[in-house]
Amino acid sequence: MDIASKYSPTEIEDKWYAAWMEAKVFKSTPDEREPYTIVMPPPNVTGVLHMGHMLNNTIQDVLIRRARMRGYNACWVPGTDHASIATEAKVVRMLREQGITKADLTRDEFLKHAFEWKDKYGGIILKQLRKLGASADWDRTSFTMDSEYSESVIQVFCDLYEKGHIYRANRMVNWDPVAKTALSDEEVIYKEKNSFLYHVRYEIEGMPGEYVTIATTRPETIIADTAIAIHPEDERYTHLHGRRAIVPIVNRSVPIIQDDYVTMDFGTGALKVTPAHDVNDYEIGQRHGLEIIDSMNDDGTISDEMAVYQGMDRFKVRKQIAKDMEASGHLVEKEPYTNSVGHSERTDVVIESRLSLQWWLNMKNVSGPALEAVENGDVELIPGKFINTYRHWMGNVRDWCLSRQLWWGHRIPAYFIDGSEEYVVATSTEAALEKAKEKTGRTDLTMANLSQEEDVLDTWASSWLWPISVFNGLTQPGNAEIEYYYPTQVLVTAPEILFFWVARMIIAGFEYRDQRPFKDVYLTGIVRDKQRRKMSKSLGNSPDPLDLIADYGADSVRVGMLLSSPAGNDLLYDDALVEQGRNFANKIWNAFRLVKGWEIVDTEQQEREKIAIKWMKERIQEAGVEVDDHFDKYRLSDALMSMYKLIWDDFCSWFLEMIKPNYGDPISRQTQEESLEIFEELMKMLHPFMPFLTEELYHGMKERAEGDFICIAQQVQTKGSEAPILQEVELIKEAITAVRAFRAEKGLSPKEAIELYINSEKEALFQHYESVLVKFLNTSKIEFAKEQIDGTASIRVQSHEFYIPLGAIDVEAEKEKLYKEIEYTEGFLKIVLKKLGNERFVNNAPEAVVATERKKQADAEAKLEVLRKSLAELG
RNA sequence: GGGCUCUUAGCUCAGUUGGUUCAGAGCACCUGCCUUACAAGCAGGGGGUCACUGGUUCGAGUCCAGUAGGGCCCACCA
Repeated sequence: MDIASKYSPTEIEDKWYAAWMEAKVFKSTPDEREPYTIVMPPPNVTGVLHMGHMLNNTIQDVLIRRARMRGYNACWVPGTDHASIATEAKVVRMLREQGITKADLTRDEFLKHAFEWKDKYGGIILKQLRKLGASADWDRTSFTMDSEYSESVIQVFCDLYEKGHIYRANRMVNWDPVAKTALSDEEVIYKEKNSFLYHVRYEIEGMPGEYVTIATTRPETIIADTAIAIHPEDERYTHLHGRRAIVPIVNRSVPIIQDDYVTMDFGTGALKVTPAHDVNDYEIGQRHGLEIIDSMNDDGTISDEMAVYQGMDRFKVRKQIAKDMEASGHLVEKEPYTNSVGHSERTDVVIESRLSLQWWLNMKNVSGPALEAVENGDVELIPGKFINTYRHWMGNVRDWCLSRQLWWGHRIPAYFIDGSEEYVVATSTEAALEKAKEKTGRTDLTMANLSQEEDVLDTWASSWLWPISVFNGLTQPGNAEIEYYYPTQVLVTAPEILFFWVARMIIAGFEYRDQRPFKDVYLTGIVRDKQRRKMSKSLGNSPDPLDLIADYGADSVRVGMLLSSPAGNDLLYDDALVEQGRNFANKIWNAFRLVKGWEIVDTEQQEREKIAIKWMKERIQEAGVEVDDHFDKYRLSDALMSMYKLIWDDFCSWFLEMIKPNYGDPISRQTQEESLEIFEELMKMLHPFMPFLTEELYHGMKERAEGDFICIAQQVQTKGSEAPILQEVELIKEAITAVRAFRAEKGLSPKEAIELYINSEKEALFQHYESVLVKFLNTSKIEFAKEQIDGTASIRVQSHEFYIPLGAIDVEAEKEKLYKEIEYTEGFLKIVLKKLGNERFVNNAPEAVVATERKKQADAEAKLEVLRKSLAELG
């Protein structure tokens, strides 16, 4: 047989993925088996695969493949999110490049462009996931703007409105002046920025030459000031009570008010109040009935209504007004200052607080069961530390701004009557008309009297239904699929969207199914580079996942990602990890070459072959339960590492070496067959991690029936093992290692045969494993002895001694070694004796602990005796 | 500012209820080997005051308090 000495993944991966698709092995339909369902967090429809997706989807694929091989009906539902603001921003940019501005288009024209874009680029990411080996049921691919999905989103909006949870209100919102839309609190990212604290003096009306000085980071909003606020108990300003001040530049007279919101020891203790442009100022304004002057347009430029700076950008105005006020003598000081400034998550532009009319969901009304579910473990967060964060957020949850001033998304199903502020909410225009007639008592109303709300819903107001709507659980309640697949098993996602998405899915789950949407939530870490920087396009520190797969193979990349990513911990990506994965793949590949390359002969099995097979089978039992345990706790890195060591160390380094015939010799048919069975079992255990390589080898081992794939083969449930052979072989391995170390130390070539004498109370045991010792140690003779033979060096393993003849022994060096060991053992014994001499220890510690200490004492004393005897023999 | 969390080998991390020689793993490193499965490999080896200080206990990497330094979340300071 001719097999290349290096594993080359590319063709093999394409071949098997195509075969799996052809055979529809990932397809799931409800049946009598227990379901294991995962809904894939839908990436943005126009997104491209990045390292975060790789980690996320690798984890999901490992879990789903394992479930599939353990008797579950595994169903992994893929799909994409319409991602309203992100996608709309992309489409706007694309149109601008074509010389088209959004403002010139009608809503319908814009949507036409958007859908064309979506059809062209949408879903690329899902195709990329196949390269990774993702075993999703692609026939189930969903999109949050599919017609039935959209129906469910509208249905839910109407229902929540009917229940009184949704309201429309004029409130301060986070405004994105580039996307020209409101954002939810969660979409605002605060960043530390170096700026200035401007100290500005306002003249007191009727007291020429008297000033009050305020401090602000946003001088451009001065033109919209409608008051100065001071603390009622601030003695510095008592003389200003009841006075008015003149706003610089615009010369407006505004009241000086007292409010205990003001912090006396910040800045100057006097605060300018701009109710239209700051949340806190707005609240002060409400308390004092202040005028609200909105000085800005929706794009962050100064409104034409204002007397100055019309049409100028807010940041230009900041510089200009500072200059102007310096010229007019109002600017007292410009102090460097660091503060945190809100930025739009999507466009990264500085957020403007702005008063506007939006749709809100009362979160307190609906979030109760979702908080409780996580508190009582009905929904389990992994790692558990996120429970605290979750509890804190849910306990202080604020109302959710649902509306976005965009076109790409689900249009809010509210209909205004005759252009007034009076409206009805309904799932269809027909239903809306009926409601409108009812509400107004006017039977003559027609569609022409109704105009639908222009705003669309926040993306998360559709994706929060994902686990339900991918099974049409809202539009067709009680259908077979939703009843079978829901609730799902586990959600794998990033902690950064715990509130955006996870919490809201739990809320929706209880509101609409009265059930959790998933049992477990596995929160992955963030993929960072070696310097712990987050991987990002702008830093250019993120490798292209597809290039990685092309260079190393998907299996290697999967292993690389999983090797260092315990749940909740960041993954510090390094090519070295993927190289380790590749090396592992190659190791397995070569083990396969070895086993398949032997010449076969029909002879009796040799003793060492029998031992090897028996031992390896027990090892698999033992390691299998360890792997199961890791999986139960979602410790995927540990599970993989257990497999890595089982294959590399136990299977390759010990098992294969034990059965390997001497060069040129054939192997017994039975041994080869049994080795292949063991190999196959290992490949099944490994398959969820390395699907392609294991599939290839599964078919390389023997002819398989059509439709027989390892990915749908069933793993044997391991039961653990405490067979004596495990401990016995451990002892033999220890002895072999000790002798090898001795040879290495003495510079003895492995080619040079040695004689070996064993002095042990367990002669029978060593006799039984003699063939193994011979195989590993290249011995010309093995005999038993009762005491050290002249002219030999001795090696101790536990209570057993091995003597190896040497031409010339360095007596002094041997003595030195013995001294050191005696010294160490004496020290050890001293500590043990001290413990045992302590009455309180003997009286208080559990018997078992005391017993082990006594055993330690006995062992150490026995060992010392042997060591001293050896020393004496050396003279 | 409030809450949570972390600090163990050069790096990334395990270490379950305090108790076996408990101080571990993988990688990296060092030494020797191109031994016909694999140099993407084999064999062997070195390496840690468990952040610091104190306490509880017969016994602390593990429990408690404080200190120092990271990280995360929330609120947000004009």
